[in-house]
Amino acid sequence: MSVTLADVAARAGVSAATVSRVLNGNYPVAGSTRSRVLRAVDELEYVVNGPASALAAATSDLVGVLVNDIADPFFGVMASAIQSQIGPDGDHDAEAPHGQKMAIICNTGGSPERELTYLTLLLRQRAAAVVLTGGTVEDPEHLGALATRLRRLEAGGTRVVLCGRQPLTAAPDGAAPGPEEDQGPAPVALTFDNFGGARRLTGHLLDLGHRRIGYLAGPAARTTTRQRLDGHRAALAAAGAAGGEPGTPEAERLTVHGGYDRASGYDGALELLRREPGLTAVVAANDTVALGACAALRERGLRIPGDISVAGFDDLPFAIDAAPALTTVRIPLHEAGARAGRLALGREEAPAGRTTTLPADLMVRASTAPPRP
Amino acid sequence: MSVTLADVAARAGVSAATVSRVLNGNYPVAGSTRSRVLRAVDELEYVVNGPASALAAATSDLVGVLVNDIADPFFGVMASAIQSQIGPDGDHDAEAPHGQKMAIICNTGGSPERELTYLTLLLRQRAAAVVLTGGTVEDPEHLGALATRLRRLEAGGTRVVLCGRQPLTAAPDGAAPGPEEDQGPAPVALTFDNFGGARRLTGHLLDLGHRRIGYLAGPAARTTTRQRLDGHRAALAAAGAAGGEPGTPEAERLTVHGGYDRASGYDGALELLRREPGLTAVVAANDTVALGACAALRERGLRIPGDISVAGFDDLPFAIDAAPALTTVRIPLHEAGARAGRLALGREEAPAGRTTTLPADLMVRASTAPPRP
DNA sequence: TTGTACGCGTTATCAA
DNA sequence: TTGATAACGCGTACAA
Repeated sequence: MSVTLADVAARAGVSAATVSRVLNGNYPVAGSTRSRVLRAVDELEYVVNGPASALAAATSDLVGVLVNDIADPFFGVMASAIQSQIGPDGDHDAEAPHGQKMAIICNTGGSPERELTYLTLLLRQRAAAVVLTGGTVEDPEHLGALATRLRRLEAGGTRVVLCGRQPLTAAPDGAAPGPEEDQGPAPVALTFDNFGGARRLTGHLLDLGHRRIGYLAGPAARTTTRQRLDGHRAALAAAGAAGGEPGTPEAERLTVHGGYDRASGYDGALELLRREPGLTAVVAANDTVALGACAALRERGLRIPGDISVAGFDDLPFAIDAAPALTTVRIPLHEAGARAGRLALGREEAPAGRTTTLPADLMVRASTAPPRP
Repeated sequence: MSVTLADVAARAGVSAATVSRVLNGNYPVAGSTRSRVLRAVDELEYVVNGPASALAAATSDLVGVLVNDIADPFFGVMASAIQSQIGPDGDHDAEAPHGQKMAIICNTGGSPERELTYLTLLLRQRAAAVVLTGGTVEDPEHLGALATRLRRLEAGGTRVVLCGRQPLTAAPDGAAPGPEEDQGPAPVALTFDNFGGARRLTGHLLDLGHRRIGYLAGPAARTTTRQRLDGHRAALAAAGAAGGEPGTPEAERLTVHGGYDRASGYDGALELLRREPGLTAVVAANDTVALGACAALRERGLRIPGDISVAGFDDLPFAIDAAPALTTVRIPLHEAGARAGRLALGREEAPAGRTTTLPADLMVRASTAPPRP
């Protein structure tokens, strides 16, 4: 049905092996035969059969990217950055016909099962690399299953990169997940300083004079959620403010868990207000939640930041255009994605210790101000 | 290195062919052997070799999705919806081990060359389907090359779906693009009523009493840009307002072309103000551009909508949280993506005429109001 | 520098 | 209902 290597070889008067060598550029080929082959390729409009070459070479041109939801700009920006490094015109030499990788984007919806399912699917595709983005569930059982899958992928030659996620060995209970077999080197990880960023953000509110601060946390038992919440409480504890001691009724009362979506922010803000009418500030798990909270507070007749301050996290593109411009913490999503992409291709050296933490910078804007006297 | 079909067959005491049949479920297999095979699969942790089966079956489990930029929520939302239909747990029967498709997301950056490059790459992968999202350049040469590539994909059994894009035969000059060969059926297309939406939006401003309305258009020569601009001007012309006649100096003066990004909105708004200080309203090509415009206008000391009205297009999630909430036109991005995904899998019947136009509804919010008397 | 020959792991055809 | 067996198209030792 379609043109094959053999057809090109016949047309160019060489063997199929030679055509393959020209196309892959891995072996020396005489200049004259090379151009003859390329002309034949052009004339026949030959297109390599990806599956066939993947089968023979035991590796494909596909890079898996796991995200919670590609519609969420947090992941969209990272995925875009990853893609910019692995796809055509990443910034390699122009028109190299070989080594054009493509990204398979996998929406896990934050579900551990789906995460595992997708990793199996990527194993099946003999993916060249896999990038796991964002935080994950802290369930030891899941972490164990995850580690097993990743080890298997790496055993098959798939590079694994964690982008915005802790290395698997850093389980909350300090124990290495999974059985204590020889696990080889841990996957390289790029993490965000969620703890530090959250601590500085809440510190900023404390500096402004706030003392009754509500927190809209993300889904419980997820790394990102916990790190941000821990940072928040560390700042409170250091200042001796309410809610700084985990486990105390006061801490529980000022914390509402929800999703990372706008509706959770809306509902959560109302709940916080019900629990503590004297609230002067609300810190949200991310920008999207913060905007939902703003909407709820405004509907309650509260002005931001006049009556109540609100802060987000991530500094997504829309944060600056919110009403008022959102005080938040900037995460280098693009840089992280780009580095993850290069690491996935082996085009960048893994950092010492195989883990790097990227900074999280406080962005003070207009949604925070001193509390009313 | 890894477990193969033959290994499973040996363990289960059957032939490789039988194992294949069990796994694909296409042929009748006795219940007892079936369970024996499945047990062997489990025990050996067998994972199908995707490339091998793609080679043998001459089609892969991959679906290509072309987007301008996955970091832009316009495309992120569509991609997410497409993905929800083709990936695991789309909404098929749970745990079907076969037919798990995966999406390859291709960032074209709006570049025609990259679009073609990616289509070639997808041809190489023997993709099961390809979804092209968003508008495209209206250059006849590009359209011709595009049509050729798509025809070739379809000839190879790849389903092609256009999502948010006109069918290729509807070239602006009315001529069918490409040579007049037998082109088979045109790809199925889902389009947005950009023209009608834009007409209603500008009509809304006219109804409010605005007469000097500036327009921040997207990149020239792109379908989406032109349709929205045409709709805008049609409304103006119908009302006898300034700038309604294309080609007139007045129309040119009140239109600024830029990108679909925030910076273009910022710069464009300032330029419009320079050209026409008496402006009472600005209509932007999309929500992102509108937010950039808002920022610029506010910095100029203008209040929205008190001093000047601003409107966007698309109704992306953040539009409602803008300052003030943005009047815009809602495009059913999610629905379009979901339908495109089902069409790509052949799980939904193609519409009569192979093209459907989805509605674009006016969303009046707080960023538009009557002009100052 | 080039050609030969075999293997990669599945699917599909044809018998049984 | 199941089993041989021949493709599928390319990469790569090995030989020349």
